[in-house]
Amino acid sequence: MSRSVKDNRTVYIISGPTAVGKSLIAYYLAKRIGGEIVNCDSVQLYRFMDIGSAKPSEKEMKAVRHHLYSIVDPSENMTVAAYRRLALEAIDDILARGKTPIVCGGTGLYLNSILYDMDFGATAADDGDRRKELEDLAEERGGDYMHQYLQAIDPDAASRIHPNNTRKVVRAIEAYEYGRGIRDLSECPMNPDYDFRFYALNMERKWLYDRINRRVSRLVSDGLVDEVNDLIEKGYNKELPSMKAIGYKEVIGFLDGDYDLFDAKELIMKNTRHYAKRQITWLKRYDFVNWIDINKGETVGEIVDRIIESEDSGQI
RNA sequence: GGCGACAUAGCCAAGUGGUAAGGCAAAGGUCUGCAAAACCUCUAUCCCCGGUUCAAAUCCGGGUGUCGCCU
Repeated sequence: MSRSVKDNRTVYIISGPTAVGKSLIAYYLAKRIGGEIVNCDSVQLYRFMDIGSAKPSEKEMKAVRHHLYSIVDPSENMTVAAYRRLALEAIDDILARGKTPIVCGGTGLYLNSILYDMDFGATAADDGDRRKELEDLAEERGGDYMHQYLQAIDPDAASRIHPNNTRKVVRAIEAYEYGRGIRDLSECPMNPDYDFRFYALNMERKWLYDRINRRVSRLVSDGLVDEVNDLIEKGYNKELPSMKAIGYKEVIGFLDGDYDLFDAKELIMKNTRHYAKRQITWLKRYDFVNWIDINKGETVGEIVDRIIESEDSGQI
């Protein structure tokens, strides 16, 4: 079944390391092409976590429709499968209304779930009891033991997972017991439902790190500590995945008296830099991504121009 | 000016005769249900010159530098 020429299925993806300016560029792109933004950031998904995750401003949210921001409670355990469902729903909704979806964010795994036709139905969902059991077993017998066990039941998965990576070993065992073990992404086809225009923003490393450092200082002066305090008072504890986000875990450490605010800031900066590096590494694996190297002094308008003008080469 | 201590990677630091631990940072990487997570790889010839020795970062002499104390 071929789609008609008129049937527009274009989906923009604006990704890149944290603090390059994804949100702003996606916003201006949306204004230019009549688009709506779909969040692809694992932390901006959470409610009450606005400052630390650097969500777009109220004003921007009002001027352009933003989807999947502040939609989950911090006590919830998000998963890729759930994200995929929500994201695809939002994208289809936008397309149905004749608008252009602009996926914006830097959570690589979530990006994968949109880009590829991943079938999460075939592997075990997050089964709390069994997972706890396996985690306890790992605690007791050690990571190597678990890896050997995985080696015995699913040697293919075992060969791809480092023995020290207990978290992943446990997940692989879980998935195997459910039926179909963890697959390699290379076995997964691209999502055929959309015409992706995939852009990764980047800039000189030194400059990016500078921006990160400045951003962290700003988040703190904008009230990050109060935000974290409120979360704690609401009853969200530091064991929750949401509270392990960068900016939050470090402030919690400060509130617990583990170190002073200056050290907390330094820690946040360092962890954010590490994160940005991992994001860049992740994006490098896509050979179909269009890298947009931002030059110093370039305006947002000029960057958006470059994205729009790359129409021809932009398609995957 | 005198006395003493120290001098090992970008930073912290072990090693006191047999040919450079470790940590942090930086850099690179992995990735199908916690992903702002979890995990992996990786960086030196030991301040300079001379001596002793089969062998010196390690011992001796000189130089330079840093720190501390004293006058």
